[in-house]
Amino acid sequence: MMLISTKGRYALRVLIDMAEHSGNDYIKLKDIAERQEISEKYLESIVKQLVSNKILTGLRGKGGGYKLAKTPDEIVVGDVLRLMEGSLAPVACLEDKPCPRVAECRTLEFWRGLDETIRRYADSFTVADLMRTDNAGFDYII
Amino acid sequence: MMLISTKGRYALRVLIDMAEHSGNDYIKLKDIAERQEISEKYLESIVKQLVSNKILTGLRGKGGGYKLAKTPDEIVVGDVLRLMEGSLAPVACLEDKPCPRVAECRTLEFWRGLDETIRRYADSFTVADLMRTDNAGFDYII
DNA sequence: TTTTTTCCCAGTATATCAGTATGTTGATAT
DNA sequence: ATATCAACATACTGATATACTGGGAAAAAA
Repeated sequence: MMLISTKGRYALRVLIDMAEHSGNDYIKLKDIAERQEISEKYLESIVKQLVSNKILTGLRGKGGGYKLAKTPDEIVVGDVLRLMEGSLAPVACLEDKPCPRVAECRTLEFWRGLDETIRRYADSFTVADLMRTDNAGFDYII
Repeated sequence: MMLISTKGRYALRVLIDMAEHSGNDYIKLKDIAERQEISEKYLESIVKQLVSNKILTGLRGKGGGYKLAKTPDEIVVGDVLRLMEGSLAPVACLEDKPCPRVAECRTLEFWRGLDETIRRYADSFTVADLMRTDNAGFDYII
């Protein structure tokens, strides 16, 4: 199993791409799709969620496209991933299925800790951090 | 998506159950299945992998069952989860698909850091740690 | 040799992922 | 007005994985 699907990964790549190519103009999805080598049609479904969650704004027609609704340093990676994946919970028993064995469960605290660890890591980066090319700043928490 | 499926979760519960009920005898899967309220048939497939990886030993026939092949403090949770899940990699591009955009990828280091964070957490616990009932010791790394 | 319990192989329903296809709405330029 | 451009909307599809179930064979003990 995998925690993060293409939706989350592509969403981040789109946001970074837009941040790197941001002027005053709207950016066409077609251009992003070409640069990132991702199907434009598939990106539509991803970008749609980013728009409805006020991370991007869209404009139709000629000269239209998408624009960041926030500055890159205001976009928290954890927020983007939770939005795209629905949740970053590493196990089902932390969300959809509150299992009935909670009282006797020896593993629950372990999962809570894992969840918290992931959350802290993902929330400690913004899109601005990901734009860095020198690969510094990614020292995970010791 | 979810990082850990029932295979990983059930495997841990089986190991903790066995550690808590361990004497000199082999423990029947039927008993574990009843205590844990998990289908015995499904547990078979899980336990099979634990046996072939020397975490458990099995014995057939009357008086048979399963036994821990190591002491609980020798069984690292991360090892069990990696075994059952195949991998704990949070994204596909860290394993099956070494993506061709590595050189230009702005997100790769972020994923590496997440992977490492998860690995460190999971490897910092043993089955013996999970047996504790006081819920202490699960302070995730600050 | 019968019972017990692990071991082995195969199949199945459901869901999710990753993507495609077809069209509609709205903004701008001519 | 109307043609064009690009976002927006809906529906569908193939592949894969999860979470099981079922039937039986092998081995160990009574």
